[in-house]
Amino acid sequence: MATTANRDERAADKRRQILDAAIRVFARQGFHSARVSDIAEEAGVAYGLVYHYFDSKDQMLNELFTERWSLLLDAIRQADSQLDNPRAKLGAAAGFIIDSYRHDPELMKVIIVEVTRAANSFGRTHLAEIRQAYDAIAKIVADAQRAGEFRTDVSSEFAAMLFYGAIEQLLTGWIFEVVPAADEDYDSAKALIVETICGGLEPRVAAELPG
Amino acid sequence: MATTANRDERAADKRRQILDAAIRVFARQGFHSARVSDIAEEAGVAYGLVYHYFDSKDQMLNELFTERWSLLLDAIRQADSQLDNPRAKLGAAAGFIIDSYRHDPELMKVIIVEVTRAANSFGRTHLAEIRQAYDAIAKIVADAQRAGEFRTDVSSEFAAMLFYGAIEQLLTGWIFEVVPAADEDYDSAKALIVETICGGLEPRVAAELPG
DNA sequence: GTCGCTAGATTGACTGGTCAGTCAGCCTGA
DNA sequence: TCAGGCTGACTGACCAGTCAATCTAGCGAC
Repeated sequence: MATTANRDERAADKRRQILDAAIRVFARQGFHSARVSDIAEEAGVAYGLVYHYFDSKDQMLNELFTERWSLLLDAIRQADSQLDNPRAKLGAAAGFIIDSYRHDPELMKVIIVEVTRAANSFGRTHLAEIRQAYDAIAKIVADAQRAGEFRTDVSSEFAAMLFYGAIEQLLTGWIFEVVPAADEDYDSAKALIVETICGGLEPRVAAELPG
Repeated sequence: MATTANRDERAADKRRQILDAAIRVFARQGFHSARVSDIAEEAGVAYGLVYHYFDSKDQMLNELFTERWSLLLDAIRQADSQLDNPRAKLGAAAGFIIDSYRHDPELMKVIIVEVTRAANSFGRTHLAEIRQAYDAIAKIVADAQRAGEFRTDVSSEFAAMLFYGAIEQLLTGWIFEVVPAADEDYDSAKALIVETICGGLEPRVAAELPG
């Protein structure tokens, strides 16, 4: 049963092991102050081996980001195609992001802090991918506008910005413990974020305010 | 009329000149890849003079941030105390931030990209100051909730996060040209951001949706 | 089964480039 | 005359990435 495939498999494991160590180190120290030697140590592996599996420190972060972000894009697009009203679609999108954080906070911290919010470094590199998420959200909004379910005086791109920005800020708040992050907070956040943003996007029914 | 004060004044000018050059260089290259020599060159000043006026490269960014952020905090608090309904208050806050960007895009780019969004570096250093902005917004929301003008099932801190996050994302979109930024966009953004977020925060008047 | 043989895995000392920050001394205006 | 503005060459620390050497697991030969 021992074959070359065996060797490949062990090699793939080592690669994963290094990548997982990188997640932990990047999450703990930030990409910039993470030394490659820290990653090697965290992975229990010699310094040079990191460069056997990866071309550079950057490549590791790029790979971590792209791997996860493509799941996110799939999730949004699937929500768009399989659900039938904008609230459910946006709720599924927000829910996926929030669940990603709940289940894998270190990876999501790295992705948000080091890529998505790092507009001058990796954010630039991955701008096209990040934009695809905005676009997918904007498409949901635009369709809802066409169906008369959302007001049309807010451009769909603008609405997508607000929606995505609100979610990202919320995760950032959790990551840096500015805002409480217990199990019940995640669930209520999912509901309230959709409620609030969609509430603002749906046609107003002229509720006169006091004053 | 020429006295020691004259000298002090010239010195203060030089200091400003260096700080202004730093804004331009940080905006153009980002803090990390901005070398102190770039700043000196941009300011038309010898390398060493930068260290005559500033302790470190970090100090320059800290000073730029704090100088502007305190204006922002004042503006939010003033809006809170001088206006009488939450829409106007939040509108003034959003308006101030948007106008800051309109009038001084380079400085605002630096503040947002290098501090506010840079959660692992300067964002950490200034977390307390940034938090004060969230808190000031949350206070506006909390007061409105107490007055029955905003729904109470969304916590005020949560709402503040959404509101601030939406604005910051919008500015980020402008900064990186993901979203159009012409004069009319600034004005409509002010109105729509308040309209959308407040719309979501005001009590719903049970508008039944189709489907 | 066991014995070399080889490709690929693994090691870690070393190098090269980059800059922030220092410092010894010059210049100038009061 | 001299305080303090101003100069720019220099240093020391840091670290990503290289590389030559070593190890090991699988493979065929016998």
